[in-house]
Amino acid sequence: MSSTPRVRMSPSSRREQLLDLGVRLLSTRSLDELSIEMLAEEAGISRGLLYHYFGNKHDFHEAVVRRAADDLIEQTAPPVSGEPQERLLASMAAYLDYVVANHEGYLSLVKGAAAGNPEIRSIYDEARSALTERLFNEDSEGVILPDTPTTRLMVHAWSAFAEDVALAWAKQPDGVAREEVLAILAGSLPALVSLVE
Amino acid sequence: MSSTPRVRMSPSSRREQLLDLGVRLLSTRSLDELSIEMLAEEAGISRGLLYHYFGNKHDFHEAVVRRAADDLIEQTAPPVSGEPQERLLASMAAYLDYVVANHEGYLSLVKGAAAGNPEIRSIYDEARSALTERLFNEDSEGVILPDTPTTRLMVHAWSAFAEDVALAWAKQPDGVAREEVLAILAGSLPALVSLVE
DNA sequence: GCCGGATATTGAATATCCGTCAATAGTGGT
DNA sequence: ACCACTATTGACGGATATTCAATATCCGGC
Repeated sequence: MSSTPRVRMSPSSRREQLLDLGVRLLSTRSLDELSIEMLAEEAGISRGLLYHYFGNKHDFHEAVVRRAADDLIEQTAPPVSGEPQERLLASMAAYLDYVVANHEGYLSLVKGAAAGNPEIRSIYDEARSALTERLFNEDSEGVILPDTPTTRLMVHAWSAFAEDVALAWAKQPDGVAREEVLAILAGSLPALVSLVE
Repeated sequence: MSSTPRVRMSPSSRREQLLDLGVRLLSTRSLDELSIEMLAEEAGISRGLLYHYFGNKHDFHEAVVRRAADDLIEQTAPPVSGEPQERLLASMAAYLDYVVANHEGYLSLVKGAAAGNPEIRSIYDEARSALTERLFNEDSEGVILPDTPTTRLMVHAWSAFAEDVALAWAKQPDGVAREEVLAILAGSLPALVSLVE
């Protein structure tokens, strides 16, 4: 067909392009609907080039998910100093903003992780715990929660709750104000933890 | 090899066998790792027969997920009459028991839904809302919650919370007593809703 | 018992996608 | 303008999805 002559790019920007495209496509398709063929076609390259950059389909998927996870961690980890409650609120605000602004990328992360592959799932888990780990009293920092099996269980489940809230609101903001969502996100953790203390 | 001569079954029981097998296999594999070839081999039939019963791979996946969802709805919907709080507790107890006993099947449902396909995802969503829908004051029944966008958002996210709690505890019950888990499951909803009332 | 039609089941043929590799063509330096 | 380096291609081989005409099995009537 109208095959563009051939575009030669630097490895880094080519890699960047492919990862970006993968994240974008993964938000509207499921993992197994995202074929190498379609990706190559969409990127305007041959299939072979994709295998040059990423060993195989699975490795490419893993790279895409890691990409989305890194974006999330980077953009939502403001090491706010201040009162624990304020830091939690600021953290959730950054999280909510990210999910709203980067809806597609976050869906890629969630959907990719869902595909069940252990390695990919662990990327997702680590990204999510990066958002909550500082809530425990590891060193001297923001002392909020005791580190017990029960609170671990609660906090992990709470992050599932927060994710659902953020995703649902990002998709359908009608009828609920942003302030209300923030109040839910920041208030839910103390409310839940107080159940078992 | 030792190909069994050929077994002829009634359509309904054959269908049943294939769906059961699909649900079982899906608990150890992810969706795209569950090939038609393996399924046919495991069931002792030809690939062609699978296409006779389910049009294609995707439709088969959909049927398997729907199967798992129906199991869940059926086994956890005891129309308990009594106080709202008691009904909620009984409901969550049934839910927790189901997840623990039917760990594999429930994982099939979650993982299947995770694969991202819209139709399959909606099956999962409907199953989950079937567990919570009776909490709203639709007719005269268990009047607990007002039906507003905010509470809808909260309840939906709460079911994600409950799912995470149940799955995590089913996988790793160490350190947390069953009673405690039940208290969390049943107590979390009122605690969350009180945030916005 | 045994035939004969209905249909559950098969197996081979085709299409589509993954993954490989030697050949090709931009690009930057001299 | 050439050359070396390497990003990129296109054609090939294998695996898996999907189709369909042919076959084997069951069940009712005689």
